Amino acid sequence: MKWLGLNWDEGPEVGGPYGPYLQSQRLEVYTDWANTFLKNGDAYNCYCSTEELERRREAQREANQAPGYDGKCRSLTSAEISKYESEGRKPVIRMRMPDGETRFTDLIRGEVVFEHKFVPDFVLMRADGSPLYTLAVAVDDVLMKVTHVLRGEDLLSSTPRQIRVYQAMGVASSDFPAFAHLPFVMGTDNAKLSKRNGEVSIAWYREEGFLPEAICNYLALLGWSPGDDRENITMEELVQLFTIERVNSSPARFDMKKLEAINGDKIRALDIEDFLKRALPFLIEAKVISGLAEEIALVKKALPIIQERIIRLKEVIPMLGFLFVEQVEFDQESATRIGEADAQKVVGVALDSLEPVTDWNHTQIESALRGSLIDGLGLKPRNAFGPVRIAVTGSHISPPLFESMELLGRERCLSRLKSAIR
RNA sequence: GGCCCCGUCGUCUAGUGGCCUAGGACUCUGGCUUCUCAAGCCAGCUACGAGGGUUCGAAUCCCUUCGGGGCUGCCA
Repeated sequence: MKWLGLNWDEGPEVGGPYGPYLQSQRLEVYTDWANTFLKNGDAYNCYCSTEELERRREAQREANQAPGYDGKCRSLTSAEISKYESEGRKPVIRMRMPDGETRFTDLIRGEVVFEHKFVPDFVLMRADGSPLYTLAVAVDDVLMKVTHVLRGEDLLSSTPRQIRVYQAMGVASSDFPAFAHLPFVMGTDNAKLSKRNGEVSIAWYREEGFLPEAICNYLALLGWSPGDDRENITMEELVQLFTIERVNSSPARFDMKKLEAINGDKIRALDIEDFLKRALPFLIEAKVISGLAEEIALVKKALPIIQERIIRLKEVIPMLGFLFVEQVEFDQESATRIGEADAQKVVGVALDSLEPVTDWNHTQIESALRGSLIDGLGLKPRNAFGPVRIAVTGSHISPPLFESMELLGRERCLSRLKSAIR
């Protein structure tokens, strides 16, 4: 979250007036409230064993009834209780759902109603005395004065239980937090995005070279839109423009292509200093450079010519690699091409025309090559510069040739042309 | 099974009764430009799940239906 630029202004690490913020440090609070509910009759001890519950649920299913706690222990006599106790049973604390219904307004779905006959009594405390999520979140909401509960739509149906706890705590409905249940982000195969489905580890995105602001921008657009046609949105604008009300209620599908498009846009929008700062770790990590000042200076000069050519930061590695190797290695296709007779001839002529060039800049290089290859040999630019590109950069795909040659330097260019000739 | 949520181009979306013969973006296809690859520019393909209503008029309101998803735990 920090890497994404997402911060919280209250909670673990930063503190705040309603701590402690770690659930493990609040166990006593939950226990106290559970006991209060017990005392007030909002909750009761349930002695049913897991096996018994399982059996009854199964029976309900077979009878085609809604499975759920049947309320067996709702009103136990003291005789029954002591019987269970003498058997050594440890009770869980279960919340009593009264008759009626729970009605609330979800900020993005509107009014939602749940009839309580479909909301069985639920467990607040395990037999070992540890609290359940349902208890803990609700208690924390109230005690920490939470104003908005924004979460995945899978929690929608647990909201009545949460509200039940608020009520048992004596909170007026006007003081309940506002609820908004966000739609899921699905993978391309129509299943909820998860560990087994798609690249969900945020570390993967960082290693690939996605910019945090690009990810935030893209994610914001999944299920939300500013209302007009703008899509390239900065973090600041996002904070400014975002409203829960404009969040869509339907699930969205994750689209890597769109993320890449946005990432490319964000990369192109970087100023060189910033671009350099972000690209360097990739080059160092890949051992393209070791981090020397002169290497960094060369990278900085090279960045402008590759900025609009990469989608992910990681691509600076193959793009700039040719600048930092003693000798280029040809990939298969390039090796084949450079070996052809025509190509060999081109390289030879190029070398001859380049040798007299002493003022080694891309303008001079270009005019020398155009003079010898285009005018001299009558070649099409494509056929003329292709072999030179391969000889110099090692690949038929590279940054702009003349600029690349300028950056590489005269000596290295000439020697690479020489060694390309068989 | 029951309850709940959701349903506009392939994808993300705009759209809240007439401005919609449905707009934008990404993808895809074709073209221009061009030293490769990109970027940029232009053009094109493609959508209101279906069926009924309501209305002078519906993507927008109502009903039904189909489809997708979630929940149905001493998980969160």
